[in-house]
Formats: sequence, C-alpha cells, structure tokens
Amino acid sequence: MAKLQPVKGTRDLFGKEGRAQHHVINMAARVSRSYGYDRIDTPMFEQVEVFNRPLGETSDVVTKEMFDFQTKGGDHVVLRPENTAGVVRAIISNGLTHDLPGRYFYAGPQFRYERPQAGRYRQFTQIGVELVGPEQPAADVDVIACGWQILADLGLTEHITVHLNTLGDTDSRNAYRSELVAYFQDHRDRLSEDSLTRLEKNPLRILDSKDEGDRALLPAAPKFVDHLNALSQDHYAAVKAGLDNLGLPYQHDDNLVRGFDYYCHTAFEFITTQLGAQGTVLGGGRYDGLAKLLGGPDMAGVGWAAGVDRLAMLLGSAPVDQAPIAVVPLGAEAETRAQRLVFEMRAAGLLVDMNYSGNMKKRLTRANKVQAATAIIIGEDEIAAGVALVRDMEDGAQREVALDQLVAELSA
RNA sequence: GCGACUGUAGCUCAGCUGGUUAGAGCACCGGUUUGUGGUACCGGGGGUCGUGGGUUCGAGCCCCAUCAGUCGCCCCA
Repeated sequence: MAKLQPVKGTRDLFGKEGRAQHHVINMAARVSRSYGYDRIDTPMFEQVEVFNRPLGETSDVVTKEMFDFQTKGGDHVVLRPENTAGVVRAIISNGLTHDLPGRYFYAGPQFRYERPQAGRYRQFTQIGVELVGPEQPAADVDVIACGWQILADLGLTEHITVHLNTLGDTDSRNAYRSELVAYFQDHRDRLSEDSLTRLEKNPLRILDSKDEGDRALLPAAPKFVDHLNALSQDHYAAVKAGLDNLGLPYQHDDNLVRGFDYYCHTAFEFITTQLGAQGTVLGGGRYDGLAKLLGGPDMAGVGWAAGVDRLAMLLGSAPVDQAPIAVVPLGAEAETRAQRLVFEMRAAGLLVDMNYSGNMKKRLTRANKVQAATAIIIGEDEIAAGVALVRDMEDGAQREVALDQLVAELSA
C-alpha cells in the first residue's frame, strides 16, 4: 500500500473527480470563448528568469515553492508555478505585442513545492484568462464578468463572494506602503512573529494575516483607498461602476492583497467558505508592469487564474452525459452481426457498450452497471427473423425492431 | 519549513483492560435462474494489520524511529 503511490502532493484523476474537472475546464473554455478569448498553451517549464523577477524575489513562491532543476545543457528551468508570466513571455516571444488587444485563455497543470492540504496540491490545474493591451477599467470589468459567468454556469455562484480592492499604481502603492510600515512599526510589540518578518519583506501581507492579535490592529490601520492618487482613484471607481452596471455583486475588501509583485490597481478574489482554509477559488488583477519586467515593451494587462481542483470539489460531480445503449448478442452468429451493428451505431453518434463475453445474464448485469437506458438483444431467433429486441432497462418492456431500421430508430 | 491528528481487505470502518485460526458492510466473482439485469437468499476470492526495531511467554493493540496520508500555520488556486 505504501509502495506504489504517486509523488507527494500529486494524484491520479479518474472517474467522478476526473469528470468533474473536465467539466470545469470545458465550461471555462466555452464561456471564455464567448468573451473572445483564444486558447493558448505555453510550455510547462520555463527559464527561472520568467518567474523570479515578476513574482518578486522575496515572494514565497520564488524563495521556497519552485520545482526547479538543471538541464543537461546547464539551463536552470522551473516547472511553472502559475501561468500568467508564461503567457506574457509567449506574447513577447512571438511578437504578439503588435497584435493588441490580445485575449488568451489557458488550462493546464501548475506546480508548487509546498505542503499539501485540503484543496492544495503540488501539481494542480488552473484555468485562466489574460486580456492584454487595454488600460481601460472596462477591461478589468470584462475579465471579472467572464470569471463570474463561468462560475454561474457551473452553478457555483451562490456559495461565492467576490472580494475587490485596489493596489493603486506604483506611486500610490509606495506612498501607502511607507505609511503602513510606519503604523505597524509603532505597534511592533503587538505583531505576531510571522508579521514581524512580513514587515521587513512584504508589509502589505500583514493585512490578510490570520493571527488574531494582528487582526486587532487592522481597523485602525491606514487604508489603501485613502492613499490613492487621482488616476488610481478614477480607475477603481470606474471598475466598481462597471460591475454595478452589469449587476455583478462584489464587496470592497481593504485587506485583500495579492501575492505577486506584478499586480497593480484592481485586485480581486472569488472566495467560498466551503473549502476549509483554502477558500480562494479564483484570483487575479491588473499587471501593467509585467511585460516590462520580463524585458518586453510596456504592455498593460488584466487576468485571473482559477483552481480547477477547488472548483471541482465544490461541484462534487459532473452532470452525467448521455446514457449508453447496451448491445447483448447471444451466440457466435449474433456476435458477428452485433459487431457490425455497434460499428454503425457509433458512426451515427450513439454511445454504445458491448462486452466480448458472457451469457445474457452477465451482459444484462453489465448493462445495468453502466446505467444503460436501453439494451439491444440479438439471439439466433432474432437473426433468423431479421429483428432485434429493444429492451427498456427502466421497466423491462421489450419490442421488436427490424435490424436494418435499428440505427435510424435509435438515433431519432 | 513548523504544528496536530491518523495509518487494519479495492472502499468505509469494527477489533473489549495486549491472549491463540483478524471481522463486518459495500464492491468484485460464482450459484439459486441452460435466452432476461436492477430485489432476495447461498457461497467464494482478497489482509506481510504502513515499514523497521524494541518491551513481553504472547503485540493489530504498548514504546521508539521512519514513511505516508489528513487537517492547520506560512503562502496561495
């Protein structure tokens, strides 16, 4: 039992869980397509440089959570811990900066070397969209609306609240940061140990600390919204007005901070209370400086990433697809005829289940197990008469249908 | 990286203060039913009790270590 297991923090996906994940991805692909997003698939690993500057040299992801290794050629590469930096790198690499605005949708595995727990894995799947080029607040609204619509179509919005905040532009953020640091310096004696290190590395992080002592200091702490310059203020106001216009619910959250250095202005998280400590199901924001950090041209952008594993957990199970039709041949001659029939049925788009052995009882048991709605029974008598028995698996009613009309009848 | 809890069959779990051949339900296979499933009844296969060491006449149960899982912190999807 302890022998052949997947690597820590990874898992095999199949059956119910696997189907739920694919349903999430398919839904996201469909909805994002209606918003005009084009699918993009970037490599699962990149040069380290793609991540350490944009995410922040001192961020946890960079300092301790990267799955990185040396290639035989001596390159230092890393399994992507998130996908935004990779997409922006791809946009620069392929000269797509000359084709703006760009709308990209992705879905795929991401990797983070951290301690697994509820809703957290070392290999996990994210879906996400990136809208690059436009600086207008309408783009932020567009992106948030797309995320909301995906969750709505999955039937998950009633358990989810949208938290919204602004991080302002660089000037606003620097001004705010120094005031915040000053405030916490005055209260260092009351800060938790974790927050004391945050005060050095990333003071904004103290805002979303879970420590009660830290939280007690927050109400009196300086607020980001009070330190925005005119430009940042206008941007945030326009985003909120845009969401109001669409009737999308959200709540302003002074303590919402995002982990990566590349964020500015709008930041948002879609949060549920149903997943234990890992309630953030979708998160994102604006990242106007990212392209430049990567050595590309100035390019604005907004986007989000959502955790497929977490969404699938909320979903519980995927809706069942069409019920299969079970084909039950009896005898060698019927078997041969049935194989041809099954081939034709499948060509007509029907979902068919047929086994290679077993008597009628076994085959019907199997039909029952795969939840077939109907069974097609073909024995020697039926072959001789040129018909098949069509059995309703619900009530057991059977009727005869001519073999050469079967496909047409079942497809109707 | 830190902390708490858990580890018995494919799955969910029982196993009294250590006592002899380790149990149940579900699932799986077969039978009652030679061309009729989902119900019922009968039977069957399947376990180095996570691993290694120790205590003991004797360990699934107690002790130590180790590995794995779960949950929480940090951080994030």
